[in-house]
Amino acid sequence: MEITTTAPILTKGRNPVEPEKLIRREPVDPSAFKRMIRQMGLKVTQQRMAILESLSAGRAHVTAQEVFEMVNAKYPEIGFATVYRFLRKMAEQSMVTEVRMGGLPARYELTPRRHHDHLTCVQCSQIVEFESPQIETLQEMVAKEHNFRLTHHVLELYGICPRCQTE
Amino acid sequence: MEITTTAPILTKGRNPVEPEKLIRREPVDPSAFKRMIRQMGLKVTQQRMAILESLSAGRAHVTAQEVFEMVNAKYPEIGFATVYRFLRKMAEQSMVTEVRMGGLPARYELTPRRHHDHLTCVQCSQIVEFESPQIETLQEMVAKEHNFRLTHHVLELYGICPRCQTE
DNA sequence: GAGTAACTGATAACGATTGTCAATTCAGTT
DNA sequence: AACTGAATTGACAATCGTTATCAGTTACTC
Repeated sequence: MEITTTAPILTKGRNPVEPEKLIRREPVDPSAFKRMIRQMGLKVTQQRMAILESLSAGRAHVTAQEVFEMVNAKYPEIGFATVYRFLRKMAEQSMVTEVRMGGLPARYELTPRRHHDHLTCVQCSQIVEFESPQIETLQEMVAKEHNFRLTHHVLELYGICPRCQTE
Repeated sequence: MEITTTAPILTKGRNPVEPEKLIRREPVDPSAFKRMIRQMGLKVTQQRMAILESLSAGRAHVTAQEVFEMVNAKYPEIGFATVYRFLRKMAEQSMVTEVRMGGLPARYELTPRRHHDHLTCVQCSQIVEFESPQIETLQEMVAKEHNFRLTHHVLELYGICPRCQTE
């Protein structure tokens, strides 16, 4: 593979922004990405840097395909297998969080500092994040009751968002 | 329907069996199945009767493939497309409940009278059912806060079961 | 019992994801 | 800076679970 030809890999442009789901993560400098990758015990490659770049710049809850397209727009030489592989590796190490809704393709987000769950509109797919420490606590209690050691959980609420209700 | 002579294509599924998750549903007589099917606005066919029969006799949380294999053992003429189609139709009408864990094949159970969620062992796949009205209530509150009209939810807890912890 | 729409089985097609493998690149070592 | 082994890559094939297609069959209304 070759990413030779042009300029530094990190040409700092801006990415198209979705109307409502705005960028909401703090800017991350390249050395932070490198640290992340090394922390996972992996080699720092240009493709992985590019993937992290796109992932952190774009909106949250993207599919692997969407990540691939973002990356591919900037670096057409990068193949989708690389994107899938890296996402999987990161998911294994909890560097990204995988959210699966029904039979739809998995969506990923860089694991947020604060844990949260999702409230999804079944009509327009809008995703609202929420936190409920009370629910978390109850979950722990349920696990304890059955003598399970809890590793993680999936809580997805589905409904109709305010806007879709009026239509 | 015609009894063909050719052997059916059996794509052998090899999912781990839950040793302790035994039959736990009350016996259902055929006329009840017929009623169920008619209630969905569908025609009563031998295949659908066979599928319901297997579904209610076997253990809970089975994959479509497993349902197919159960049905197929008794009625080799029934194709898997029929099983998938009927399961989907029943899921649409909430006659069966679909549970998806990670990227694994969907698992089905006849919709239980009482709503419950699942606690799954990440090592041996054992599934424990639990109810938590308190969590349900909190979910309603979260939805209300965001002005969503809740349609359903997915709550899956993952952990390590007591037995796997000792190993 | 006839008519018709619903249903069926076989098979092809599908989309998401994973495996394969030769070629390339990274990251330590001279 | 060049050397080297192992990790990584891109292209593509393969696999998975699931769905669509379609000609032939069946259940239900009259």
